[in-house]
Amino acid sequence: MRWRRQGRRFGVALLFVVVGGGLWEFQERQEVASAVWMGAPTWDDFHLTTFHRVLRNDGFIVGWSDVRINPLWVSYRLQAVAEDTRIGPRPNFQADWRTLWPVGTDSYAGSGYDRGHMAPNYAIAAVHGRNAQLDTFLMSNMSPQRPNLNRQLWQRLEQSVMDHFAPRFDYLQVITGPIFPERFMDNVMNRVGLVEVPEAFYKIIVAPHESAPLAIAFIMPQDVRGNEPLEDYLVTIDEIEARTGLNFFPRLSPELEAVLEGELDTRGWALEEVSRRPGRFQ
DNA sequence: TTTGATGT
Repeated sequence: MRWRRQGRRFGVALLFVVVGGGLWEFQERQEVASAVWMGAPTWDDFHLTTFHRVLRNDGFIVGWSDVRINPLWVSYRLQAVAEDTRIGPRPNFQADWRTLWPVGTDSYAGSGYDRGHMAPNYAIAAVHGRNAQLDTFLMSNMSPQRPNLNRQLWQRLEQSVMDHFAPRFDYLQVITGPIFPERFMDNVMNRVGLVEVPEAFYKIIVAPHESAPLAIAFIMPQDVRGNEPLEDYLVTIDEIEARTGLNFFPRLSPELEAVLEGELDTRGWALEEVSRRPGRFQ
C-alpha cells in the first residue's frame, strides 16, 4: 500500500519533469528562434565542428562550441541611438561557467592575440544597456584576434555598423563569428590555452524589410594591416556558409534566400562613405 | 567627450 502510493508519487513527479522539461525546451527554442530574424543559425548535417548550444545573454545570444571552445556565431539587433548616448565604464572580462571548459580571463595572456569581442561592447551597451554590456565581457563572447585586426580593421567595421548603417534603417540584425581552416585536424593544436585560433572572422549585417531585405557581409582574415578599405573584404552570405558549415536565416523562402545570400549587392548601404575612414586607435 | 586591447 505504502509502496504503491510512493510509486504513484514518483510517477506524478516524473510526468511533471518530462512534460515540464519538454515545454521548457519548446519555449526555449521558440524564444531563440524569435530572437533572430528568420531564425537562429543552424547546420544541415551533423558535424563535430558545427555542433553548438545556445547561450542566452542580455542583448545577444551565442552559439557556443565545446569542440572549438569558441562562439561559432553571435547574434544581436541594433538600432540607432541619440548622438549624446554615453555608455558605462569599460567592465572587466569575466569567466563564463556555462562554457564548462575553464576559459579564464588570463587564458590569452602572452599569446600575441587579443580577447576579441564578437558582440561588441559599445553598440550592445548603447542599445541594450549596462547589463548587456557586462555580458559582452564574458569569455564566451571572445575569440582570439590579432591586434591589427581587432583594434583597427574590425573596430572600423563595428563603428561603421553602429554609426553609419544603423541610422539608415529601422533596425539591423547582425550575426558575427570566427572562421576556421577547412580541415579540423590541420588546426586542432592551434590554440591559446584551450581556445582554438580562427583564421578569419565574418560579419553579416541585415536590414530586415518585409519584401526586400538588404544584406552585406564581410570576411576579414587575421593577418591584415588594419588600414585596408572595408570594401576589399565584401563577400556573399553563401561564401560564409561555405566556410563555416552554418545555415543562416533558415526560415527565409528559397526565392528570397537566393537573392539575399547569393548576390553581392551593396546598394542602400553607402559603404563607400566609410570604407576608407581611419580607425580610432592607431 | 574614445566605440580596441596589452602589459607594466
